[in-house]
Amino acid sequence: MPFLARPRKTHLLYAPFLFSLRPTHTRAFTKNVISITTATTSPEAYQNLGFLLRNCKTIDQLKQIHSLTIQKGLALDVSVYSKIISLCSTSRGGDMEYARHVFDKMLEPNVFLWNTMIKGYSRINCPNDAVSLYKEMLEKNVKPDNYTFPFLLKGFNRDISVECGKGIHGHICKFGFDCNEFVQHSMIHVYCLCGLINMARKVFDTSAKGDVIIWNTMISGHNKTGQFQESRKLFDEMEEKQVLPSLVTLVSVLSGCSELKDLDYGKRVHQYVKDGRIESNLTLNNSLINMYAACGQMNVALGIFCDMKDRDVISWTTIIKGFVSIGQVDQAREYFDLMPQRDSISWTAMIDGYLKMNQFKDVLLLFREMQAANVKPDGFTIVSILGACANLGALELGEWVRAYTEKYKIENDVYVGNSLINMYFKCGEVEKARMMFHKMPRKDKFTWTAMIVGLAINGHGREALNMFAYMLDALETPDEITYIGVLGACTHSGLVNEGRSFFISMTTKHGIEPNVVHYGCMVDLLGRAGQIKEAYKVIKDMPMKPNTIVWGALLGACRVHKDVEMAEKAAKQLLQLEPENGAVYVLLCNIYAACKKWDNLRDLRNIIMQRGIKKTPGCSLIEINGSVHEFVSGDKSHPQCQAIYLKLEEMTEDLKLAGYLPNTSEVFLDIGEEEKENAVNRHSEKLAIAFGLMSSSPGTVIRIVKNLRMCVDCHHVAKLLSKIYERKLIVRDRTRFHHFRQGSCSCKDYW
DNA sequence: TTAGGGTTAG
Repeated sequence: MPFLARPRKTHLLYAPFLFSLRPTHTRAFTKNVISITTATTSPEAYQNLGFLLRNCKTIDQLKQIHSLTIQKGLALDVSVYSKIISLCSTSRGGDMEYARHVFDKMLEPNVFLWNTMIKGYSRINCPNDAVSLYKEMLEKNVKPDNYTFPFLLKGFNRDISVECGKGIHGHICKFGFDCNEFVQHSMIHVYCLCGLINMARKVFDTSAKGDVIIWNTMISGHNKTGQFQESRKLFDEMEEKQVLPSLVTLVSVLSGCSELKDLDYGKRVHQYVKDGRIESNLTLNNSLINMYAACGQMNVALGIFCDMKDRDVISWTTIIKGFVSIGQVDQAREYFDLMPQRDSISWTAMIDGYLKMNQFKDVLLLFREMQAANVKPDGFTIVSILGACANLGALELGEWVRAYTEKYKIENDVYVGNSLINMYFKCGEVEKARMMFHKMPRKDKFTWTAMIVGLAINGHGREALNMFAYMLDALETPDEITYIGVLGACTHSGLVNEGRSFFISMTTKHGIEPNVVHYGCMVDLLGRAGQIKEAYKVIKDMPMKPNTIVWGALLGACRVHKDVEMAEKAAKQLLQLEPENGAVYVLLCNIYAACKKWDNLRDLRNIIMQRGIKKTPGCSLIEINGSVHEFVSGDKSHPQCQAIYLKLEEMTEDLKLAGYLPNTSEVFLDIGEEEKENAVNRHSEKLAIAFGLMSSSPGTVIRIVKNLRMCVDCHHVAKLLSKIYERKLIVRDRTRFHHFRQGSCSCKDYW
């Protein structure tokens, strides 16, 4: 600041400073500045200084006056220091370093100044500095007053609340401020921050509760910890005590209603607006839309949306989310296309809609549009995209997404990490999933569960169970889905006794009552191990009505172990639940064919024809150079169709040279043997393999995702091909992975 | 003190 070096030319150097003042102040300021520059330490100079300080509006003005007083050797009194410190601490462009500098020059700052400094640190979100200053204050025997604690606690974040919250509470009691309403309010805020909701509630319950803000804080605290019922109870209590809720109260309570999908209560809150007791604004209207949308009342939500004077991007996104939640993704898209502007949240809401409806290709298409629109994806978007990659088995794209998050420094939190683990497993990349897991700085229940499930479906049952043991060591609590993974690990590796004992311990050790899916796992476990009667007994004894998963598991076991009698029982039950389920007929046909029950097969085929039952077409996906190609059985729609069929012929020749005989035992069409061979030969996974072989360089892994179970013939062919062409083939079918290498499969032919 | 988005199975 050159003017400090040349004080005599003050009138010129101060020019920019003077221009920044409002016109009404200009004359007085000019006069006073000049009088300071000309006078010495006369009483008049001090008077002028007081005037200047009272009227200065910005930190810059203040600093200039301060430097001037130093120049002139004016001794400052406490009121001047106070003015400097409070302006630096509390104004918008404040300067805490400057405030601290001045503060440290003071011999015995009073409690007001300590408080002001603490308030300043809280305002700039430096709670650690505020706490050290508070400690310093105590060391210098300055007693805190009723302002100290609210100022101190206002700036607390979660970390420091956990670290010092309780200690500060002790001080509050010691200094006798535990009954001060403002202090109580701050305490509730801090306890809510660190999740100690019961402590917050204790403070709240002893407070006078006269002010609506304290109610709002408590309701918001309950919301943050997911205790929405408690929020509603408090709202009831407010009505009883005739405390008029504010707009904020209604927004918070509505948020709870949305979570609980409690339409009746939501309507009661809405009544406050309808009766004119609370005047609505944009936020409240958005909350109302969200509540009605969450409760599936899209017509009401749209009614409010249409009546609103102003709508923002949140209003639009809430409508989109509403349609997505009731599965009307096309309606959601209509509104999405109409939006005047979209941010990353709106894009993600729409992308997520496609993901929830299993429209994975639309997910990727919309993601490309999002990039073309120059909207930067964030962690939430990445999670959705990785979900689509996982479902499509699109490893290349998944890898690209990972590189993208690293390059653009998208927050790589536990959600993104979990999604990456899941994506790698669903693409059969076990090693990369493991690496991801070890790299994650924070792991949660979902991380462990993703590992257990992923290892299990990829055939590493033992490792999955070890992972479960580590999870318990890490004091992470398993949930019902973790146990589905654990039981699946036992099933896929044939660990029957372990499975039985886990089924018992999930209740005895973790209080998780098995649901219908867990019973399905047990039926699968026992059935695949050949204990079909025991499996049937599980179904008979289970406390709920068995569903299609349970009977389907039994039917699958009957196929593996060729148990016609039990298969018929299971199929009958399945068809009662889902008369149009083509897969059941197919499986039963497979079993009749495999057991050479030709009469039964013929009868069943007739029934299929009469009822017009359609089989779900087999469909295989393969990703080549970042594009996903889809094949159905006998597909001729691919642009490179001719070359694919040529490759298929070449493949068949090579297979026959290696001693391959087609296995048509699972073909139940009423056609000749040659046609059966033809049909088997055109299964979707064989077309995908042929395409993979011709489109990728030697030695690369071929990955395929199939919607149905692999047939015996395709499984056999894949094993042979892995040896003939020295290629690793990974096929993900409906329930598990097959890693084909050197002529054998990771499933040990047990699927 | 307030409104819109994400992870595990079948």
